[in-house]
Amino acid sequence: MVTIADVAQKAGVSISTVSYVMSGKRTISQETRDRVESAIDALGFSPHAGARSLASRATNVIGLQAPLRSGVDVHVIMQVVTGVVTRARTQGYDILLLASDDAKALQRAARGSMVDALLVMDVESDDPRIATLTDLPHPSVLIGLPAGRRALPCVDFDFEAAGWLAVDRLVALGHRDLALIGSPPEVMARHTSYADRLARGFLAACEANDVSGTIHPCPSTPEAAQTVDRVVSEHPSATGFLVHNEGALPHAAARLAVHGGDRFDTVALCPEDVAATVPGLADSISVPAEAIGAAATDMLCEMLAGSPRQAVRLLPPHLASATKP
Amino acid sequence: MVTIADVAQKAGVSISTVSYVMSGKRTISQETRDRVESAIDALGFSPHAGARSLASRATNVIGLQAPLRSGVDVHVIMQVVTGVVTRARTQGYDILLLASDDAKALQRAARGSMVDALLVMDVESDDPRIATLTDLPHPSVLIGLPAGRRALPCVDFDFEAAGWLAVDRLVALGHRDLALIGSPPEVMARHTSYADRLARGFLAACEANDVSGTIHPCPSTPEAAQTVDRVVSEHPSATGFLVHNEGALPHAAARLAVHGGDRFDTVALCPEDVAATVPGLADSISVPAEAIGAAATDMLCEMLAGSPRQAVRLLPPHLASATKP
DNA sequence: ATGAAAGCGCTAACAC
DNA sequence: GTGTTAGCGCTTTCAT
Repeated sequence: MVTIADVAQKAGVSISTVSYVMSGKRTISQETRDRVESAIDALGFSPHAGARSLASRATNVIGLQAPLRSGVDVHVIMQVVTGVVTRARTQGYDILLLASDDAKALQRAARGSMVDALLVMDVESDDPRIATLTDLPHPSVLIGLPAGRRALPCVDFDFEAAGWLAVDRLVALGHRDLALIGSPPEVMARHTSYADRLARGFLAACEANDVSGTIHPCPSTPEAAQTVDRVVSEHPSATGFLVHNEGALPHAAARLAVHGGDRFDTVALCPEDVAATVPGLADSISVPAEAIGAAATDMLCEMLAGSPRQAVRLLPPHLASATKP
Repeated sequence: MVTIADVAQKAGVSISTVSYVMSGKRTISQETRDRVESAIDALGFSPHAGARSLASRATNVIGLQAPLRSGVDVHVIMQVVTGVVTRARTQGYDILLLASDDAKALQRAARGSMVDALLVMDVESDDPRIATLTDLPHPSVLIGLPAGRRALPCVDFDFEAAGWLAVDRLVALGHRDLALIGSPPEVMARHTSYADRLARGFLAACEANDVSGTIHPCPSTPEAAQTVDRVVSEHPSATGFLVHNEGALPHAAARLAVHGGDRFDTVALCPEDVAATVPGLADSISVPAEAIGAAATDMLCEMLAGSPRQAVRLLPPHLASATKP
């Protein structure tokens, strides 16, 4: 193993000089800096992460708790993780992927000085992890927006605005009776934050536009087709549809095309590349999952750099390309 | 911060005793062990990971390089990662998610003693990372099976056997003319290991069963339907289909149902839960993605524990439930 | 502009 | 069965 002492010897300087060349925390003559840098390259030296964290009390690692098992919205999760990992690296941080989704895992990582900060996805309103994070001296950011007392900084997509945007778009296309094909029943029943926020925006926008709107939970499986059948038969006047359910989307879209042909328009709420694989959409509103991960990471890095903390950041929705022929 | 010295003082023992209680590397009287353990709980002590790795030259972290951006087979990747993370934790390891897919990232993690070992997904035959890994003193395992000289231990699904199994099953259902709807053209053209292995097994099994079989690259998009149209028109006698393409699967299966109705049978090769979302399959052969991740992790942990290294491990295919009504 | 040296918190000899 | 202590490789005062 190559140590800082090897580098110092090879460059003919002291250990501390090598350290300062790396950190830039004190002025070094150009000549010395050059010698040290070439010694570093020549030896292929990388400072020992453990030694560094022991001495400096910083790990340059961010702990990430992502819902790996969730069957729902795999694409979204993957993209958020990608955004986090990529942005973290550009800021000089690595990502430790936490195995379990519980508060214990957060404590273990934090107390053991494995991480400088924590990023947590999929937090629910009364989640015990919130209290744990609040008690920890480490900065943390939630990806998502739990309802209730907001004790921690959050980054999420603005689902409420997305509801408005979808309604505005469908109304502009001439529809007066709209239906939201949404998350699976169990998610709706839990009053998951994003489902609720989307519903709120959707209904408010319907009212503001003076059109009618209904909301329908939908399984993320081929049974989505049956849900569509039911919605269509119970609401024969509905012609504008918003689908927010990655698993159900292909089945729902296909079924809506069968029922409505050109009379129907469907807007999907999902990552752009998921929408691209579904034919016949009027438009899609893209969930910028990778950007969310990046934004959360940025916020965390700013906190680590000592900025005053910003409470909530919601990324706005945008209409993306349509796939309708 | 709570240190081992705090624990030692509170328990009225020496620092080393605390250390030995944690590691179990020497016999401790039950009474002392109890006192130490309650001091640990009472103080909420977790040993400083950096200090530990500095002193013991082991991090208890495994570096994982996963193809996060790949649009293809997100479910498979997520499941493999889940398998890795979960199994690693049960073995006492944490996972550092490497940001870039290049050899430099591996070197950085290894040289900086951030990890004890490396797990790399999606390696190609002439991948420069293979040489890097070989040169490193750290143990490593590939998830996948690059063609060519096999310098490193590998864990993968037995795609060749899956080809045989699919053919046997379709032949048993009475089909004499089979078609494999496979990976996207660019993947096929690269002669990606798994696509080649599946093709080899498929063709060999067709020959052994004395039935005819053809192979067709297919985009992972709704255009899969056009591919199916073309295959059906060019091979009117084909009635048994094997689909290996997560993105194309729903579209291909639907289209095959339109063309062939009950005359056709379709076997999908994908994770079990993906197959469950597609109606009308004769059977599916499940890609045990989570098990692959777990197996690779086990192999790595065995190497870390000093076992002689095992070169290649291929998990066998199994028929899973059908969704055909 | 550079060096010397005191820790950071832990493990693992080496004592007894 | 338990204690003492010399490092592990680095950062960061304190000197010069």
